[in-house]
Amino acid sequence: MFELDLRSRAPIYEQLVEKIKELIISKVLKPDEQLPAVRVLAGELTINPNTIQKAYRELEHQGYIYSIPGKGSFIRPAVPEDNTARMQTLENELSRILSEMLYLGMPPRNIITRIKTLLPE
Amino acid sequence: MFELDLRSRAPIYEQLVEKIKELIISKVLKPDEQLPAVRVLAGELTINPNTIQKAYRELEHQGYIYSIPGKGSFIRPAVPEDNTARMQTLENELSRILSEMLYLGMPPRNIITRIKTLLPE
DNA sequence: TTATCCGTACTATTACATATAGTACAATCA
DNA sequence: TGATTGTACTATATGTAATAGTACGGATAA
Repeated sequence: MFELDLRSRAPIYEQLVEKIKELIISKVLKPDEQLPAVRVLAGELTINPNTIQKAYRELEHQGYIYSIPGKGSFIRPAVPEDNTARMQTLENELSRILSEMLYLGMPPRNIITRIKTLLPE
Repeated sequence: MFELDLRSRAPIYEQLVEKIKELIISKVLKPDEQLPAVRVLAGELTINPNTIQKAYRELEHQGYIYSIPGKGSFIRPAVPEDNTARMQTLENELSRILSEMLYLGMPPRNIITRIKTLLPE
């Protein structure tokens, strides 16, 4: 279900958080769908259950999943309540990326064109 | 000259790399301009010279500055030669950010409009 | 030449985050 | 009940970050 790069400098739990977020955002994982149990996923990926739990805890804290003891962990249907802070962070990252693309010599028109291919409609 | 967040989870040398890159990209630091000596900057920021050197080494490796023993460290005038790898990384980050903005409910037209305000012309 | 400043390269040490291993407990459900 | 779930906790090993200190060669001005 997930692929990890154990040689990466990025922590395993952080890679897991990003991977799962991508699957939620791209709607591969659907609302209220159950995630693998921490012990199961740990077995599949041959890593420690504590590492999985740390990733799930982080995802729950960020509002992407919810966990119920005795039942399991599930995709949170609704978007996290307060988006403003997260959206501001994204805009800052976006600004930084665009600045660097310009610095590296990519023409503004090409940037716009490239972005439109990444958006619907 | 620089501001650091010692309480941040991000390593000091990494914060330094990002700060200086921003100053280069935004052209606050101009080509061939001399950066503070490792010992001087370490003194100003009250951190260890080794940490500054690690940041400078990374910036040189990424092609943003060049260092000459006995003279100093300077802003590299030209853009790093091979941009393709860096550009690919930026496009991947961009794609991820756009996906998340969409997921959080920002309309595509608003995204385009917002981006155009961040680009020249 | 000498003194000084520059980047650079080491070693050693401390502190912290990551990841693992193991145990335990309460809630859920067949 | 028994099995599975999330959760919490301790302990340990490992790697990275950061510090402290020392040292060397190149560049430059006195």
